[in-house]
Amino acid sequence: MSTVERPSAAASAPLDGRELLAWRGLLRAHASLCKALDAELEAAHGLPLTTYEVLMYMHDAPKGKMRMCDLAECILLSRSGLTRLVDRLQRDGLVIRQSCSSDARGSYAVLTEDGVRLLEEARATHLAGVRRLFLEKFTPAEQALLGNAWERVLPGAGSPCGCVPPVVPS
Amino acid sequence: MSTVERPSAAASAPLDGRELLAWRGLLRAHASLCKALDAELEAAHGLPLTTYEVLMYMHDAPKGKMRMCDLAECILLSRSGLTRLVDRLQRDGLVIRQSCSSDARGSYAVLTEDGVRLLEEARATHLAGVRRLFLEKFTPAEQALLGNAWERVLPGAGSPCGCVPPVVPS
DNA sequence: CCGTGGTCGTTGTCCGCGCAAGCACCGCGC
DNA sequence: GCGCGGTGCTTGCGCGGACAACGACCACGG
Repeated sequence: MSTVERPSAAASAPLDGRELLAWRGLLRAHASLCKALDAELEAAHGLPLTTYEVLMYMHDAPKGKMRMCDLAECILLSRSGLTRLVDRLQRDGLVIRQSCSSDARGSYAVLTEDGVRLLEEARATHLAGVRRLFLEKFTPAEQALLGNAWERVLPGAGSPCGCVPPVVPS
Repeated sequence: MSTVERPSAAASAPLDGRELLAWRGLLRAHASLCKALDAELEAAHGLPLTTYEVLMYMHDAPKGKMRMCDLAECILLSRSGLTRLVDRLQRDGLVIRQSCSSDARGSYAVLTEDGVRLLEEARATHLAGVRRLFLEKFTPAEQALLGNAWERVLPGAGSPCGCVPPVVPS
């Protein structure tokens, strides 16, 4: 007791060394990994990381196409941000837009053949990077612990992407 | 053997579920935490997260002042980015610039009284947020494991900030 | 049938950041 | 003393992203 255990005091007390390492480490590790992976991808295929993520989610989606809003949600981008990003991808011939037959408001972004090809090249680079810089530092058991940790932190994002549309495909 | 165990194939094989949770969880947890903490800080004190970080490092530094380049390194920002950020802080009266007596090229950013006051208010909010959204999800032992994990990932950033200048004060 | 509220995608606008270039200055060698 | 490469900070510029506003559209209820 004595000086500790008052909740308000404890809540605003400075972080101790262990807490600091856990928290700042997260920030620094994220920054370091993103920067390194982005640079790798850019150097090897002229592809920024965000672009890669878009292509990847599309490639993993049923017919290589996704609704704009789902895509935005998956890659943690605003809808407007996604609009411009897809503009760039379309300009570069990696995707095309396709209007949605069941909802005239909506659009699909669809991978082109060039998009698929570029993604498949880049995927090897990126996966190797993720493994080399991150996953390889941990045993499978530790990876599972990390995954478990994130589920505690995240609001409800248990699924890798809440956007898998349960809709009927064409 | 059969389809597995070839290193190159393994390196570019898709991530399995455990790996995916560990990796995407990191990305999503970081995004989620930063967004939430930034919103909290902005709502409570009109202070963006990056600004808070600058003020915090300065406050923790010997006389509430830090060299610009050290500061940039600490908060993971380019030097030019820091110049503008400190411009904004100076405009808002939270810091002032002070020329460095021992090196006429250099500048210190120094916390003003307003800056100290605002930081100390914001610090409670921020620390409470970090604890509530992140640290409280883990036991101390788990926090230590996380800290250990980051040290494996980070290149050489063992110290929380490599910028503590061993220089003489005044 | 016609509102009405909500959603999807796009656009205008602003902001923050990185990169490259520039300027002032340090430290060294001559 | 002078020049020379390196460093610290700032500036010009472009990019990528967020927010708010907008038009088109859906779904639902009178």
